[in-house]
Amino acid sequence: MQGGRPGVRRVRMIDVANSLGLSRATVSLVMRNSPLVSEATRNAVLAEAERLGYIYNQAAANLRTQRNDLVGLVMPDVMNPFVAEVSLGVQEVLGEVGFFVMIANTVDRVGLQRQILGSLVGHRAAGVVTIPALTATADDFAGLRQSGLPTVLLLRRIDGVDLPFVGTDEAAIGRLGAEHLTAVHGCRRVAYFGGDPLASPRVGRMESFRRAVTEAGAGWDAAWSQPLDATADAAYRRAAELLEAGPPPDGVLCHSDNVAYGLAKALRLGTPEAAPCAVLGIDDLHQSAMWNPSISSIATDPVELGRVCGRVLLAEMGMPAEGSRVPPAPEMHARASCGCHRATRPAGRAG
Amino acid sequence: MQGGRPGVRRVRMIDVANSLGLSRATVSLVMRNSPLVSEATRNAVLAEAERLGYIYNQAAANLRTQRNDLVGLVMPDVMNPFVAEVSLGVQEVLGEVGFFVMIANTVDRVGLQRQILGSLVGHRAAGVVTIPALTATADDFAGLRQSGLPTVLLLRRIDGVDLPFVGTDEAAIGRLGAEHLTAVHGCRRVAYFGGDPLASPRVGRMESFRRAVTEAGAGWDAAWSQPLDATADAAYRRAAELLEAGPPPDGVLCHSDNVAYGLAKALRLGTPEAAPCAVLGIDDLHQSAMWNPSISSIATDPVELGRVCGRVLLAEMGMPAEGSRVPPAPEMHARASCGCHRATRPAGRAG
DNA sequence: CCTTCGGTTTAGATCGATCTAAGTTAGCCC
DNA sequence: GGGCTAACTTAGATCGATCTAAACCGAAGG
Repeated sequence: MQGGRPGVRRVRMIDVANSLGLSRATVSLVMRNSPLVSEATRNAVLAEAERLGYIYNQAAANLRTQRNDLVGLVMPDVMNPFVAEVSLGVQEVLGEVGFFVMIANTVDRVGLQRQILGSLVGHRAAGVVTIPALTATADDFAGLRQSGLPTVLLLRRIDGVDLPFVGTDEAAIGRLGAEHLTAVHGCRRVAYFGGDPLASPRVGRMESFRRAVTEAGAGWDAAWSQPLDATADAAYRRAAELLEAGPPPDGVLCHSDNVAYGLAKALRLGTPEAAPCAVLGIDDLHQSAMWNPSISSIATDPVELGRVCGRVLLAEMGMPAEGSRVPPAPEMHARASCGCHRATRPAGRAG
Repeated sequence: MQGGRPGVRRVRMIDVANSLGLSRATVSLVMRNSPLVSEATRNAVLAEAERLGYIYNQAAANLRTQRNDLVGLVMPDVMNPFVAEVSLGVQEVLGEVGFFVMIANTVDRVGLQRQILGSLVGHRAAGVVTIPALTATADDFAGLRQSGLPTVLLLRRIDGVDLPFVGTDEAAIGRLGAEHLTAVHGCRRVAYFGGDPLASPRVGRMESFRRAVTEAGAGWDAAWSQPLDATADAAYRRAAELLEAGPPPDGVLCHSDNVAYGLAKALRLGTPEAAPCAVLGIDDLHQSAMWNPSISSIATDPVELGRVCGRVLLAEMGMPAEGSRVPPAPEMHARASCGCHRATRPAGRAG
């Protein structure tokens, strides 16, 4: 709630108009590229505006027109490469039709999220795409709902909030992972490793994974399937701890590639060559192919996911939106960490 | 340039006022928590506002007060974890004094950057922090300069633009890298690997690195020091290519950790055990410690860098800013990739 | 009883744009 | 010359708030 420049008086439309003996309305028409003004006037106005250093005040225009071109993308973690890439898709679709997408970072704190959403409502933004903070509840979205601000929930569901939702196909991810581990690698005992218990994707994925894996006759390792922060570091420490206690399951679906990185490091640390463990990540970050061993991962095209999200928001705003509104299907990208490809020269297999 | 809700008529301050037989001014005072209104009126107003579903219009207020709480953080790549973390620091410092920081993504395209900066000026933002797009020139900032919008340049310098600048200490980074490779590891032939030729940090780092390394009596490998996209993939391909042609230098300072990842993968691929190569990254991303081999890296605390940047912007806006306005000094974080620590069990040394 | 005073409240102008409906031209045709 | 049209241009209200300066009001003071 600060700002504003000191110094010389700002120049307004009326200054340009007076300076030319025209009315504000005419200058306004020029600024908006209306075909109603003659070429001569248009040029004169543009030249004079330039000369006076006039800067169009979009904020004032927005107030009058009751319109806004700002769309807020509210997310808990800009550092997560997956969501960062999703933002590209959102921006692509919305930018195309003239919206201005800006990202606000909640750092996964509900208080901050609340404040940001409130600010967006107060500024009369055109729309909001949000990945809710982990501990968010329906209450946190009550204000949003009431304000009528077009909103799309991304990636994380919230109980009791019936806003449109766009996310990855968790059931398919679980099934893909299960099938790959059991059918391709013949795993006999598996786990779902990592992920915050509050994260809605975890629930869906783990459930379908566990069902599919059980149907395939594999055992479930409950100890390895406890929830956990979705960071590489937390995964590393937990895995190291569990490895002390005994051999790992022979197949693990990790909550994210980040988690897989931590697990891969722990496995490298001390697993006897005799107990190989097939590791699968989720998200397929760019780096996963660079990793040693390269990380097998279940990918959902993040940019396309973002585009879908953008289109759903457009629809929500009552605008035409061409293209699919169904999130892309996940795909298995098999590499070395599950044992599909040999690891590169000097290092051994994944586990 | 769209948006606006359909449905019932919006409720304004005057509606709340009329409904209570008060004036707009009084309601306005309540909304701004002025001590001028009596407790009784305040409560009545708040209750009535709640009842009518009134939502304060910050945009209208901003127009009248000529103030704004929006600060734009304009960056070329939200997916880069280093800059993402810098944004945390900026947000921390500015959020503390009531500013609302939002991030806009230029995807390193000057056209888009121009458009975004223009939009920020047009919306009368309170200030801007920007990491210029790679190909940006002074022209791209002419409008910004003229508008008087308080601006800070982050990480990348632009010739001919005298806006305040905050960035890492490139000379120190070059020196640290040189010293580590020559004095600690006794490297005899080194290179600076990767980085776009247009990126201003590359120039500063490489220059000081080369000077220090030459003074220490080590040779310079020009072929390995050619510029290159700062991605892991580009680094991998280039390194693989160069390795075909002959042995690598025995010490390499990489433009970033991402570049180091690519190089590490290439080295794993085919280096004969006989030709070890010490690899150093820059930025020390969180993942670098997880890598195999763990990546040695020269770190500048990104969050603190962001804080410094926020403080410089505050000063630029004529506001008090407590705390340092000098970027933190870089530090060497030695791990396995340069040979400082043994790599973890199964794999061999870095190269 | 009138004045003064501090605590509240308010009318009217204002921020910088857009919109509506009406006004001004010039040109053309009969 | 008058009427009509097409092409521009404009005055005044408006968006939803804040600001200034003045008004109101009950109590205390003279």
